[in-house]
Amino acid sequence: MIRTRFAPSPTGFLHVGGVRTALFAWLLARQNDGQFILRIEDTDKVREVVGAEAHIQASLKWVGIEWNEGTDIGGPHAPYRQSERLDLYHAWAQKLVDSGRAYADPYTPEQVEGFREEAKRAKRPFLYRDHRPDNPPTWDGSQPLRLKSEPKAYQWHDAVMGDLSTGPEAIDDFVLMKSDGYPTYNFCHIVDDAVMEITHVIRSQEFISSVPKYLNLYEALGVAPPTMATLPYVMAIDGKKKLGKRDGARDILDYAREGFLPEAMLNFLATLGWNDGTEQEIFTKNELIEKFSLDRVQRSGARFDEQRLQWMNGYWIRRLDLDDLYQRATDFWPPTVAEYDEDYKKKVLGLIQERLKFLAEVPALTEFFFSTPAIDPELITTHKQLKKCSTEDLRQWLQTTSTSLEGSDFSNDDLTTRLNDLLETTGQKPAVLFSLIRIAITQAPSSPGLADTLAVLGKERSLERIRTQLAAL
RNA sequence: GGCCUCAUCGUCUAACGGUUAGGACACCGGGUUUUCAUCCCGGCAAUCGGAGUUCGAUUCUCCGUGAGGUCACCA
Repeated sequence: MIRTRFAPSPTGFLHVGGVRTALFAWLLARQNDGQFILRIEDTDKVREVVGAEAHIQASLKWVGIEWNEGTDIGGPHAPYRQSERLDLYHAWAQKLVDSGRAYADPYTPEQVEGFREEAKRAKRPFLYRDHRPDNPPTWDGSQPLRLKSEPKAYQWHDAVMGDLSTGPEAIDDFVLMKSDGYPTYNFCHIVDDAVMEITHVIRSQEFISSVPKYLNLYEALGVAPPTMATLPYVMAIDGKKKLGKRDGARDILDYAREGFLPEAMLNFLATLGWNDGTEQEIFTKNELIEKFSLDRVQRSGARFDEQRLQWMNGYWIRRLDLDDLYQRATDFWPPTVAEYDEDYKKKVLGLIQERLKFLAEVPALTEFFFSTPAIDPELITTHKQLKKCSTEDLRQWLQTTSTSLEGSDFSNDDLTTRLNDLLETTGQKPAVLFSLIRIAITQAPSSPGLADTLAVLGKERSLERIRTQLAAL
């Protein structure tokens, strides 16, 4: 039975890097009919942000990651919030004290800081165990509790990175329990992973140099370590560093708000650092569950490329049927749509579906369907064909168009026929005549096809806009 | 500074030790009776450097170089 977990600290929002870590852990569990646990690591009360836990849950749910056990739904190992499990950590800590594998730290923070600076000056790595006290005081919970480490070389297998190894210098007496009574991450995640029977620990690269310390602790605890899987970083958009909130990493829910589809985000995140060995780029959720494997996860960092995300999102939008797209676009309409019915809005949406990269583009792309656009003379004066035409000609062509369209029933077929006939009547190329009509109708640099646009807009408004354009020439 | 990890087109990536080093995004060009987009066709573009092993290295080994991470009473 495979059990994986995602264990964020509630210190803010989740960005794509965090969600991808959760995704890979979730995929592994799902494909093996295992369980995925959401545990909240709230042991740093200073950095904790109110509402972050709910925000994290909403983020995971948005991309479609569901958990089998967690703070909101409970489970066999509840509670899943570490601040509610302090007794457990204390008991395990006491066991280490009793077995002589942990001791109270007698130094003040300032003294430890002094050691650290000393090491830095000497250009040596800081090792607390170089200052390990001979006769530490009895631990009463008010001092930090440290592991009495047993430095040695380690080699272990990482499901992504392969065989890894370090020397004894990577092992130190790290803090297990803080003086405020809370455990450190380094300690309590080990306890929880053991108690919660986690089989695969999947996390990002910054922890790789801590793994030897964890292995040392597992030994002291007499617990078999889980399978380790280290994911490469998601790199910042325009940098070589890992993606972080400082360099512009955005809340994953920002993408939801801009109208990115969860299917696209899931697809994008999964293929950022993983592929199935074929040339397939598009994966559904079920395909990912079926095909994902840790040994095909990339070892080097992958840059977060928003252009690729946009392309993928456009692809997924185009795949939606119109009713589905309509549902999803509900919150993205411009305010002027209130007076229009569902049927009309769906027609409009159908015309722009293939040009949408994300749903927040809907207002800009559909504005002229819902309100009368103001005349923009520059559309003609800067048009590469139209600017060469005389005003007299432009008026005449529009007048002819108007006359013809007055006889139309504004069905798509009839409009298409009439537009083609107008090319002959006026003796103009489509690039000239259609551009002119299109500008009169939309006052926009680009728009859906002309006949389609006219048909949706309807006779009355179309003719009105041609008259307005005529008057402005 | 010690330790650890990584290294293929601009970006995401593929390639039992044998391929004209493939695909996708982006970009450029062409086509689909206007524009934008879609779709189709085409183009540009990469194995960090040096040794070694081998008949043959993107692939294995070593040494460089570069990048990143870590060395918290943060996770």
